[in-house]
This record gives sequence, C-alpha cells and structure tokens, in this order.
Amino acid sequence: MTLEPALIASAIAKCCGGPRRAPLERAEADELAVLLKAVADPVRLQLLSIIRAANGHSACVCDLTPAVGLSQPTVSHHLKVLTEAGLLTRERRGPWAWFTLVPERLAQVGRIFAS
Amino acid sequence: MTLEPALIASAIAKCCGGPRRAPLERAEADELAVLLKAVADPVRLQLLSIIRAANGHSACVCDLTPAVGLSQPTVSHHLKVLTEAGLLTRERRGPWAWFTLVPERLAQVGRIFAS
DNA sequence: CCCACATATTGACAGAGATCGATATAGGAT
DNA sequence: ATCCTATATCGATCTCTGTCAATATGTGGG
Repeated sequence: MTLEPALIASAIAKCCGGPRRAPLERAEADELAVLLKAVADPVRLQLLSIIRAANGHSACVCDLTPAVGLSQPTVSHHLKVLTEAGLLTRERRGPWAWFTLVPERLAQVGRIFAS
Repeated sequence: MTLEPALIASAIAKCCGGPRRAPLERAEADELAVLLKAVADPVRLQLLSIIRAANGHSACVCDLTPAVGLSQPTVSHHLKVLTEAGLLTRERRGPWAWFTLVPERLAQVGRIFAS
C-alpha cells in the first residue's frame, strides 16, 4: 500500500475537526485524499455497508456481485481498491475469496473530520 | 445543492461505523459519495485545513490562492465545489469573497464512518 | 490431467474531473 | 463614466476512473 502511516497520522491530527493548529502540507493532503478517494464512490460505499451488515463482517465476491448488480470484474476492481486502502482484508476459502472489514481503518477515516 | 438531507441522514445511519443493520441503497450511496468526493481531493483538503486554522474559520480567495500555489480560477473552482457540498459558505466583503467553514457539515462527514 | 467454477487481470472505451489561459463580472476609488 | 483590483465563468486539454468483454489464473473434483 502506498499510504504512509506517519503522514496519515499527522494529517488526521490537523484536518479538519476538533481543535486545530497548522494547515495540511500538500504531501499530507495527498495521503488523506488517497484514503478518502477509496470511500468516495457509491459502489464501494455499498460494498462496505454490505460487508458491515454481514456475519463476521465478511462476505465473498459471489454474494457481493449480485448485491450491487455490476459485472464480476468491476466488483473485483472495487474490492481491490478498498483492500489496497487497508479497509478490507482478503482471504481464500476454497474457490471463494472472502473480504473482511478492518474496523480500525474505517474509524481512522472517521477521525479525519471528527470534531 | 443537490444533496437530499433525508437520504443523507439515512445513509449516515447505515454506513459504515457503529452498530449496523441494513446495507445502503444505491441512491443513498450516491448521496454520500457526492459529499465524500467533495473532500476527497488534496487541494480541497488543504483549503479546508487552512480555513479551519484561520481566525473565525474564515479566509478570502486572495489568501487561499497563494497558500495552495495554484491558479486563481482553479482555487475558485475548488471553493465552489466545497460550497455546493455545504462545507463552506460564501460572503462578499467589499471586493473580496470570504469563505467560512460549516462545522456541522464537516462533523456530518465524520459521522459517516464514526464507530 | 482435464474440466468446471470462482476470481483476477488486461485492454478498450466513455465520462468525470483537475488545471490553466482568456474572458466576463462585481465593487470600489477617482 | 473609467479604471483597477478581486473573483467567477468559459473553453480547451489532459489525466484519472468506472465499466465491461475477453482472457488469464486459481481451486477443487473426477
């Protein structure tokens, strides 16, 4: 993953909720934008919410694809974006690929704008 | 603004933090995505953080333009996007345009992923 | 080994968006 | 009115991204 934990932490501390001090540097803003772009898509939001509602916060592509009504390659693409952003983990179970939420990563996104 | 308050509220209640029940409908996901796309850009994150750090949570284009190092039309464009998303308000003071944060709107974005 | 099924990758395409230069509009001063 | 400054809009360009069809890869069974 291209995200730099130290930069992300600094950026979250600065932007944009709560008591604030220094403005974001461009590099920090770039890091945050990578994370936010991953969730700023309707299909990916649906995928996250579906997985969130599922047992064990996990679901396989075979269930997600019909749920969002798009082609299998498209769903696979979105799941890759979410996984590379650290929001999901991937696991093989037999012929199926299961994706599981990473709640802490999701909370980190929330903290960017938490007041 | 194109955002539908009722849909946004429902979507925030469902996605993606905290105890969850039903997955997002596509229409709700579209609304959330509009809001998230507004903040999922490095320049707009910088603008928000700069305004956040300023006195009275306000700043004029004349200060913001050199701060981000882009052309005046580009900065004006980004400010328009943020304003249309309800994250900023615009006010004329003489020849200058001042933009002010809408903290509740920002907090709403944070609540989307708050656990 | 071969087949059937599930998922990932590739390539192509269309639409969205970020950026800038040029121009239009608004407000204040002379 | 005229000019100057500040901001907004327009038009063009270039890049990024979402989507699908086609194909490749992976996994288990016969």
